[in-house]
Amino acid sequence: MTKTARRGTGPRGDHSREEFQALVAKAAEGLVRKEGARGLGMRRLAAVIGYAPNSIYNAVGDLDTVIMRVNARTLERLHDALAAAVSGDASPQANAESLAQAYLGFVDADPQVWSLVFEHALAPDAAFPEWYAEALGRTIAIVDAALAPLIPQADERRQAVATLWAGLHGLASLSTSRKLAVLTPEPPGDLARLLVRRFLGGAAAT
Amino acid sequence: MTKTARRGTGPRGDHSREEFQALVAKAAEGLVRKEGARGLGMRRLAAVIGYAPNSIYNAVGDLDTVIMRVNARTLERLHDALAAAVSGDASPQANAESLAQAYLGFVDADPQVWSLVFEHALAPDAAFPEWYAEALGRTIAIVDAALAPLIPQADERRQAVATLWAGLHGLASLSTSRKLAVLTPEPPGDLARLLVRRFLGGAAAT
DNA sequence: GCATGCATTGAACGTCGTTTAAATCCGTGA
DNA sequence: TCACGGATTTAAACGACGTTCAATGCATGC
Repeated sequence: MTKTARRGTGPRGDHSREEFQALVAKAAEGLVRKEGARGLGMRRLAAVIGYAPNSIYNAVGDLDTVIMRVNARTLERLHDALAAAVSGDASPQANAESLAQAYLGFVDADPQVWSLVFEHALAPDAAFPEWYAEALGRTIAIVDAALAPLIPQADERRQAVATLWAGLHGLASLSTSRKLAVLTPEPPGDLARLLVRRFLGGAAAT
Repeated sequence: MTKTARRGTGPRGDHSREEFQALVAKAAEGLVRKEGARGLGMRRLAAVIGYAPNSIYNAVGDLDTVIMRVNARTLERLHDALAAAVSGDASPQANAESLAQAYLGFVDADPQVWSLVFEHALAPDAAFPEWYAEALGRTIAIVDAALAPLIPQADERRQAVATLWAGLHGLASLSTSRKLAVLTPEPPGDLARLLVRRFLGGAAAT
């Protein structure tokens, strides 16, 4: 069988470019979920979806780009989880606590994929991706809206939201890396409630 | 020239094993400081100190172990920085704010090396290193002592310290990964002050 | 003087991310 | 109808990486 090898059969299947990108992102996400960030590699990923590595380079980009796509998906899913946690009827404080619990519940349900968001450091010379900032902003906007009745001034509210967000991020980060359990036996949800209550307790501050 | 190559010349120089370990850790730290975590590799590190890679394996261990050594050094340095920030004469609130500023100042002065501490995820099956938990605990103890006059009950204080620590960690983490600047233009130190003031404002809480 | 242990080395092994060049298909315009 | 250009895919090559292996010589104890 010295037949010429099958190479370059043109577009395989009937998927569009965006469908292929989604396929790559979902496969990469599953790989991280099952084996952690170290299990995500270009060749592994290509093997999982049944394509050659260069097809991923062609449709998506290098491994950093793939990781950013997965992270964008994660932010989208977090956005949906947070959006489902707020209620127009509840008080701002109750909504804030509910958001915190939803956040930590999301992290607890998918710690490996979530960890990828902050474990991955993008190259310092590379510009911060526009769509990434937007996805982050859309998620933050939910928190901002929930706190609007409590802190009417936009500047002050933006600072409070950023600080609270960072606090939740810290709790989630230390929790997934097992550094929080070293400090205290309470689950991160309890500490998040403590954080929100104390932070929002005296609402008016400089 | 078919002379036998120079191989295995025995202990080179007059350094002890621990001195060599320190040499490796310092070189690795410098490499991370200059080029980030991605710049730290076994072969690069060996080339920097002028040895073959296997000498590092012999004296220290694999790359994960080297990274943990660097992180231990970082925690020690952070401990010293925090210890210098508290004053027996100042109020607990003032000490807490001073600690927060010292923490963020430390991170800002050495972001790449500090980032290595939380960017590096240890293998999930590996046990949490004893000495690592101890180094973390020793650093946390400074915060705990500073807050002791404000929150006398130990359990409640432990929770508060862990939550505040996580909040600072979150601010520093988002700041070094440029995700905080997307949310708000204030420097992380301002948000840390906001966090500490709001969190410690109403000291008695459940 | 000799054997044993240890630090050290170059080379090898397998894997990785990425690039290159070739091969094939598809849409389009003449 | 057919040629052609672009898009898609593939295998192979490239360089670098972490790690291991086998060899080698120095230092030390007997």
